[in-house]
Amino acid sequence: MERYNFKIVEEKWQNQWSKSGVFRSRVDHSKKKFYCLEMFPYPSGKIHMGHVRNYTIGDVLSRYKSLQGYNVMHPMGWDAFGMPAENAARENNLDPKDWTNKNISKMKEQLKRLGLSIDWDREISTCSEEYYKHQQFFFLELYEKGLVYRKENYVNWDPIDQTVLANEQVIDGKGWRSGAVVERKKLNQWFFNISKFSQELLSGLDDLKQWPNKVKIMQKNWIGKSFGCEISFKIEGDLHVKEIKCFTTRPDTLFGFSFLALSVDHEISKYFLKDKAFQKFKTECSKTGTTEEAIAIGEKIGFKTNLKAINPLNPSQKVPVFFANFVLMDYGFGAVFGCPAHDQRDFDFAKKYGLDIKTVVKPEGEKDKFEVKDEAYSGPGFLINSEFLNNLKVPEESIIKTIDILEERKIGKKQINFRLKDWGVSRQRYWGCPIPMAYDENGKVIPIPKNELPVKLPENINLNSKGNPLDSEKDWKNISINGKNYIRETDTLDTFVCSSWYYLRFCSPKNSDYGYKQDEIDYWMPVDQYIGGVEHAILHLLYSRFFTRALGYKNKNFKINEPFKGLFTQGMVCHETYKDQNNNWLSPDEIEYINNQLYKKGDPKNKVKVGPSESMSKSKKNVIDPENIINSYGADAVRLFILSDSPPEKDVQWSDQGMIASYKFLQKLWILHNKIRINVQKKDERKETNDNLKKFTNQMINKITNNLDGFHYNVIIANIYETYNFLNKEVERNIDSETLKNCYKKILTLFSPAIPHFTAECMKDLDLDVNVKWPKIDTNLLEDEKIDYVIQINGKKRAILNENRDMDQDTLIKKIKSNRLSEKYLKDKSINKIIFVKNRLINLLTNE
RNA sequence: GGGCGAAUGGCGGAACUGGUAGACGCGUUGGACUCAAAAUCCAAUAGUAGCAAUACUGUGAGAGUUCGAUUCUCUCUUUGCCCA
Repeated sequence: MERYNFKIVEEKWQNQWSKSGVFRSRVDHSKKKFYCLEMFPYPSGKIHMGHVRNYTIGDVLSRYKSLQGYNVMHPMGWDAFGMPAENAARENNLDPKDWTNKNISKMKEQLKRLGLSIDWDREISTCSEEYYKHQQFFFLELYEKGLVYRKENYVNWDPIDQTVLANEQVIDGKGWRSGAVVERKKLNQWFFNISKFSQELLSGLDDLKQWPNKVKIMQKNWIGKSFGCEISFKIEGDLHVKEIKCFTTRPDTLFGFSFLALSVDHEISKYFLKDKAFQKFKTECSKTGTTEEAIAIGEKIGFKTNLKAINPLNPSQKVPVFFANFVLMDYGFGAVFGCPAHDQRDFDFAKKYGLDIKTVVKPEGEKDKFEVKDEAYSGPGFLINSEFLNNLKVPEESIIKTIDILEERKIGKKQINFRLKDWGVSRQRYWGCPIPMAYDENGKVIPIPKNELPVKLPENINLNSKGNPLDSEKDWKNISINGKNYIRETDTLDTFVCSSWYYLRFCSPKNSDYGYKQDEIDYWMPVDQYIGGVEHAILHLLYSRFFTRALGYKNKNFKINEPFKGLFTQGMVCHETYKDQNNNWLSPDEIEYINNQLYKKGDPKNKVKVGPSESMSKSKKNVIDPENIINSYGADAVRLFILSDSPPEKDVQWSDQGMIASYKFLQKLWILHNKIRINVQKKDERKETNDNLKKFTNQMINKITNNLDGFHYNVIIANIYETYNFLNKEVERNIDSETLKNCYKKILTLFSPAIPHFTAECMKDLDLDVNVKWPKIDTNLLEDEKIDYVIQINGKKRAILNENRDMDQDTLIKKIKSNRLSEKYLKDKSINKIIFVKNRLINLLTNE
């Protein structure tokens, strides 16, 4: 017998699958469809272990669903626009397109070597004209529907990348890629009106039964619906300002009012433009980022005006009006009322500027004289010091009651506010989808006529110019439409736009006149199972949900609301981190063991410090290259390992020993296969039927099917090992060849989603029909006729009796009494109570 | 600060709607094979006591519900993620 040669076997089957086109998918109304999608990769040049895990999980599912008879679509493509290509191209003097396409072909080779059941005929790349042409078309359609607009807005400006960042791309006040401290800057930007769908996007979450709860909660918080009230404050002072509106979720604390805070961009700031002190203050404010986090952490500073605001519920009270850095123009009306006693931010501000702190809520059980001292109290309780509002329960009664009164007196009105803001999609970069717009000499916007699409990216451009390279492309920028001169929009679209509709494009990847074909998306959509990293829980998924709705807006033919019916978020692949004595990161192949101590390779004095296991990342060098691993152990072994060690939704630790164990297991399985083949072929000698094997196989079908359905893929690998252990013993016994062959065929089918090359080879070796179906469970065989009954005495397990199924209580007790158990535990005792669970256990409670 | 999770042997992890805790893998130990090693195979492997049968303890800590709790409830500790 030859050793199992994965190199030959895997290459052979990959070629065969590719030639026969088994993974090609077609619309077929006679079959139930299953659309399995994994988040498509960015073509960085190499696949990493995260991809291996993501795509293995998706592949197991796709293959399982195919075997169950579904018409499976399992496509793959490339999220191909974005900064890295532009940076790499600039550094190495290349064309971003060439760099990207080269990476794509390399990564495609690597993915193919994993043996994924992908329909490569549907491959798409977002940087191809064939793709972005339709995206520009959609952009114009959304523009026509009024879902796209342009406005001047403060943005997070990354001074190194010279581009605008979305709030979520700012981490700890720094750019997510460059690490530069983010500045505030005012720019004209294109926006998608995602906030128009705030309520729908929120309510839609309830229908997503197959989404992880945590993702739904994250989205819910992100959308941030709050219920509150709009209040008008009368203003006194020497300016022509009579009234300021503000939004609050806590109108019930109005009697604790002690200042009014305005955004520096509030419309009344126009009266202060000549004030140097105000200008200085405004510059100071622009140094704080625009994220909620930056504002929360940063110091709260204010600029006091001479204005006074009048408390609408208590007109004798007049409080100062400030400009403050923690108030943003796009929240509410750019104005908030401050109640220091019950909001920590207001509290800090009041302390700093010596403002009143009046307690108006007391916690339950406190006296009416309760006073807030060292920190604000924002919990529940009862209103105090609030005249006619006193004793209302906070927050259940107090807020609604106050709003009622405000409405009655025409001072305020009920309002719902969302935290979700419109999506700024302009990026000052070259390598993205051009925005199909232009401006005339007066700056008036005109859409590029649809028949002139695509607006192609210019080629051979100078990437070394400062800011957006497209700005310096005069020939490309200056255009004429109907004989009139225009200047093109030079911003390109955020790459999140590309990934917001790619799942539709997969349904009709070659359709040239529109982004999708109606009948094809009607068949394939929604995606039945979407699989990817939890890091996209908010943005990508929310944007996709929005885009689907935006396409369906004012479009009766478009029937989909939610693009992803099922969502699965897989964990990361982690590895220990290593540092040498000089605190330089070391990669796993730069270290070696000498006498159980870790040293830097070739440097026996340099002891290695082992750090915690973290997500594999280039910066920490704790990366294992999948290509090397596939070369050494083969795709099936890698798949087996990456599935085996942790539940797919949790992080998994890379382990060399675990990897080797998976490899060795396949070798053992091959030896077993050969034993089985010999037994199957010796048709004459083995006559005895073997119920053990039949029963075991049947139970395994049940287990593996359930575990697949529940995404417990690590348990499936354990089931595979269990099956091996059983078969390896059982094959030594007499099994008639027919039973063996039938059971083994089923077992190989059960194994095949995880280790497809190996099982295909085994089936071929036994001349089994390749067109197998997922085996059915024989419920008659599922239940053993003998059961292990747990015998408890006073709640403690004392024995296990293997007896017939469906035994009644009395018979079981008779058995116990005839057993030596009785002598030991029941002698001289009377049984007071019996708990009997059929086919499971009996618990005898005695006096004592 | 708020929200959502998690905590089980030396390690990763199993355990169906409350019913045999530790499946499966790694590691470790002992043995076989070998001149020897690697590889492979066999066996043991939660802790404590015991030659052993066995007994007791044990799923982060403490309480509660129950005949029975890893599973349900409450409090606490540690920890992860998201938001602030």
